[in-house]
Amino acid sequence: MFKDLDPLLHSQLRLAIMSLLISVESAEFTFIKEKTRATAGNLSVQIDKLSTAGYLDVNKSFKGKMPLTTCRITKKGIKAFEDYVNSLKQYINK
Amino acid sequence: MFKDLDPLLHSQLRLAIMSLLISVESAEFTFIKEKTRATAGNLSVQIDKLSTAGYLDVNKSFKGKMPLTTCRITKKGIKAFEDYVNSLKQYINK
DNA sequence: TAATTTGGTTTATAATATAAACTACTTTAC
DNA sequence: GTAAAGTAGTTTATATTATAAACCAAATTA
Repeated sequence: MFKDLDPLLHSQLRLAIMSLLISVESAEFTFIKEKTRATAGNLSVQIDKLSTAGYLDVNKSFKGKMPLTTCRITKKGIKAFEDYVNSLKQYINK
Repeated sequence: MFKDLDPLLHSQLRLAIMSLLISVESAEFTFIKEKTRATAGNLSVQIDKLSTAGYLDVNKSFKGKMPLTTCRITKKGIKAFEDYVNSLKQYINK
């Protein structure tokens, strides 16, 4: 009846991160932070989880002299997001 | 940008419970248990939370000599579910 | 009458989310 | 040049949540 929802995506912040990244080529940590209004600490942890799962590629470099973290959704991430959305539809389409 | 998702509904089991109840007049504990494949303990706790929030009316009676718990979604619950679905759309419609 | 089943609730534990504290710098103000 | 404030994060401690295990009370079956 109800398909399981990927627990990694069934989290407001992680879902928002994925939702942002699915429609852009890549995004900076600070951009995601602004859009999601998450604290840096929370965002750092959640990005790390998505990255560990292979849903995101995270690139750490420098913009001038300041650290710059850039995120990009992976193929696996896109697939997981799409699967999640499809599963979710069972719950919300009466 | 991203509207907050009602944390009470943003839980796989509680969402499944609400999803079931929104399309029926009422449902028995055991019916919900079968459909959601939840353990009785977990289901008991989650129904209680939804009930405490005023999203569900829970009626305890007896069918013959066995206890019978029946659940019904409230107006408040329907509103909360609809709001949740609308908020969620921001996350899943690219 | 002893085991098993039904229909739950309570409670203990594992998992998760979050904020607070911290690190490592850079920029600005004095 | 050095103190204060800002930027861009990470780490860690704590609060919240989800879940399963243990339990209870009664009924049914062997």
